[in-house]
Amino acid sequence: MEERYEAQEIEQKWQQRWEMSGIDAASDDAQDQRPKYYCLVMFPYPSGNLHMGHVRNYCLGDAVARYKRMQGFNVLHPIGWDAFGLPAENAAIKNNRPPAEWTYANIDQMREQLKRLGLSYDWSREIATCRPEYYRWEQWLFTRLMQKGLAYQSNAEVNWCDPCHTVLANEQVVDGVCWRCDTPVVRKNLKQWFIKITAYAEELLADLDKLDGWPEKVVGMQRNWIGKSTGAEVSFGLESSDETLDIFTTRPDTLMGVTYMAVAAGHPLAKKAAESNAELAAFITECSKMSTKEADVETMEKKGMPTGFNAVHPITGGLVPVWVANFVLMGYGTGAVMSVPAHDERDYAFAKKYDLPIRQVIRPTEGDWDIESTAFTEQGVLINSADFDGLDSVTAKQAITEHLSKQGKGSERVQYRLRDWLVSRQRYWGAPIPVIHCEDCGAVPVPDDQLPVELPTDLQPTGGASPLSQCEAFVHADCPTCGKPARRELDTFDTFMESSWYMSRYTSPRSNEAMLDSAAIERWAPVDQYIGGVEHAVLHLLYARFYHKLMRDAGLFTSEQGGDEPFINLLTQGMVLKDGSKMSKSKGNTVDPKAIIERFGADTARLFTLFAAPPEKELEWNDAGVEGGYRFLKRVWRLLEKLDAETGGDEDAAAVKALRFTIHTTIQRVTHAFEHGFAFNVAIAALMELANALQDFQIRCAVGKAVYREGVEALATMLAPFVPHFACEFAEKLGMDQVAVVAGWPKVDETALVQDEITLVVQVQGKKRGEIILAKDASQDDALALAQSDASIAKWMDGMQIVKVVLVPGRLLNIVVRPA
RNA sequence: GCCGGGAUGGCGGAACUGGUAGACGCACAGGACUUAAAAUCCUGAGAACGUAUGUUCGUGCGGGUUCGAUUCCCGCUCCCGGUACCA
Repeated sequence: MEERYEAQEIEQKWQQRWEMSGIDAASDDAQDQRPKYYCLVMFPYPSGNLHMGHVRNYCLGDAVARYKRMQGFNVLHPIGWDAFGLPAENAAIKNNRPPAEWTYANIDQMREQLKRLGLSYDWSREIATCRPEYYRWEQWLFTRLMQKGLAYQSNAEVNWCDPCHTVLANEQVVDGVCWRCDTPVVRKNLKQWFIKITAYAEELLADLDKLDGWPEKVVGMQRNWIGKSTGAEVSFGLESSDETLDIFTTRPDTLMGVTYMAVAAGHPLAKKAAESNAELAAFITECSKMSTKEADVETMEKKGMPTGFNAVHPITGGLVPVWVANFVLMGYGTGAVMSVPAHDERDYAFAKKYDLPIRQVIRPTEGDWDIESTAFTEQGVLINSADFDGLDSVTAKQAITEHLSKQGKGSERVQYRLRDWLVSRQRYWGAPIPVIHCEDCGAVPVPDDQLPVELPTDLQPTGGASPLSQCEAFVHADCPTCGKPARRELDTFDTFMESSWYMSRYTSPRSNEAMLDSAAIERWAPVDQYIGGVEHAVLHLLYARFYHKLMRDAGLFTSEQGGDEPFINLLTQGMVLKDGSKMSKSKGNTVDPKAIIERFGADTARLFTLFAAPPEKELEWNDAGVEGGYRFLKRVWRLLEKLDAETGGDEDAAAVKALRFTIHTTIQRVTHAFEHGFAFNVAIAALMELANALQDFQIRCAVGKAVYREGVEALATMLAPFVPHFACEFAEKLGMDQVAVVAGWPKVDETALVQDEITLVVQVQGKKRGEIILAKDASQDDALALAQSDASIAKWMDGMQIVKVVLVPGRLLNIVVRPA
């Protein structure tokens, strides 16, 4: 009788051994002949406590990393800390301690929690983004971008939260209020720092086609986010004025149907009109308060007011009124649109509401259209369009654009929805923006020899303005250009800056010579498998793609060395739910990983999170299910007992062969799961089936015992990526070479898959009527004869004539009959 | 609105490329062991009818293709995620 399965003891033992052996470190040895594999999980924000979402993420990554090591790859599997950010400042205010202290303490705590899970990270590469050795390179790159004109300062209308005293990114505004303090967000015009992601819009869009290892969903989301549309820019004149009113349209073919113009409330023309029109001024103020969020926007009533100005049609010279409309956005295109009610739903509704004319200029290619009842928004053939009559929409777009172009009144234009990345934050706990403001020289980048601009770590935030403004030692600096006393930039970077390049930094985490070591990039980049939550589908993953290209173009590596994209394959894991909803403190439905580990051990926690659902789907937490996982491990443990079985009995060739068949189909199935889509739930189910088969197997003879041993050894090995401590201990008890468990993966023995006899399902008229057992190479006629000799099958063919017989080798026989 | 994904037992989920629907697990029921409990083991189970061999129905709904459809095609319903009044 073997001793019980003692998870805590075993896990401690193996974690110590792994740490001593350094087995999880990635090798930078140029002599290492193994192919590389870079497996990355999204690094955590050090909130202090690991939650189930982290556990799921890291168990997935660890399974992949361990499997690849077993397959003979040199695996890079690093971890670190996304350590700047607001929660540290809020905690600092609450506890009256500097955020650095809180952050580093949390990192220590979370590192222990990760280690307790037995994750096979290369801890020698651990990074924390709040360390100057890290963010100095971000500052360095930023100054390069400034020189190239890719980083710039500009006035912009931004979301501002008063209590938090900072601008907010769009995604931090939820239904018009600040995500953190629920205060309504104000839109303010502020001078902010931007990085010109729009300059890379085309490449970011085009390279999406290369990402076939990404979920289509994420690619689609990014494509929409970039939002490319092609059309024309058209310059309308203004009555009795030299000025023009420029608009962008995707439908230049409908130009002759324009009956009015609409401008955004923030448009200069609207402002000008409001000067002499109090009613209009009030309307504009109302518009500026309106929500930018889609939910409200969807239901919002379309409203407008005439400005009193008239625009001059660029072709006909006719006059059309200019309106201010709440649905026109200043931030997209030119903040003004031409309105063609006959061919646009929104313009149609607006025209009906304000009784503006509707002029049809496109008709369907076939049939008629009643423009009195609805707009015709499809492409078609031009009518009422003078010289352009009879052209189809596609041709007309070109013809009209060309015509305008010749007169200097328009041109082809590509418009993106993507806007430049606002990277400045009025916060303390972030990487300082490396700029010195000089009265004479303006905004001057900090020279390389003065980098990093270190963030003082001993300041105490109070919730109002950044404490940096009170820190004289930080604020005062001499202008690098003219030497006169100047002031440092007080804003810090958006924390998405740090997370945009950490995957590259892991390849040479201690480099003090350069942001990246190009040789290390060549060795490791790009990431072969990236795993993380789908909530980062657009922002983080778009910024990281962008940053990768920026670093490439800054000469840190070439396309050949580092690729044009940072992540080849992406797995977006689903959320962990409890009682049907996301775990949260306020709902009181959280499950603490620590409690699970203490009760059942890390292996059970790992097993359950991988088994309960396919990785990309949501995982419903189920305490009973966790116990089921624990039971499974205990059951496997007891398989050891049977190794002492007596072997004096008769040989049972059929049972032995059947067991070998199960062993090798299991190897096939589990390997397949790792190579295609990481369906670990299915892989683990297959291992459970193998365990069940081993449990049911009666050892009688020496051959049986040998095959049984083959089975438990294969089981031990294949369990290793999922429940590594258990697998190692189990393998040790089996007397296996440990190398086999960390560096070997079982191979399928094709001969074990060959069966002499097969079971064939017999269908009559496509309905299952029985099964027959016959030799694997039996002919269709043999099979048919055997089926007909089976009374329970034959009765379905009584008085019938066989019309057709379909044999699917190894699977089924379908007999098609009809009344004789 | 648009884009993407989905709907399979009481539950989580399986099902290669069109070939036995419901693997594996959870929960449940019955039994064994035990003074008892825990632990463990065995057995059962999609639904309906039937004592039973069994028969019929069954993968959101309605059609179609096929010897055969959870799988492919057409038309819907509902759910989830994303999102842009995009000019």
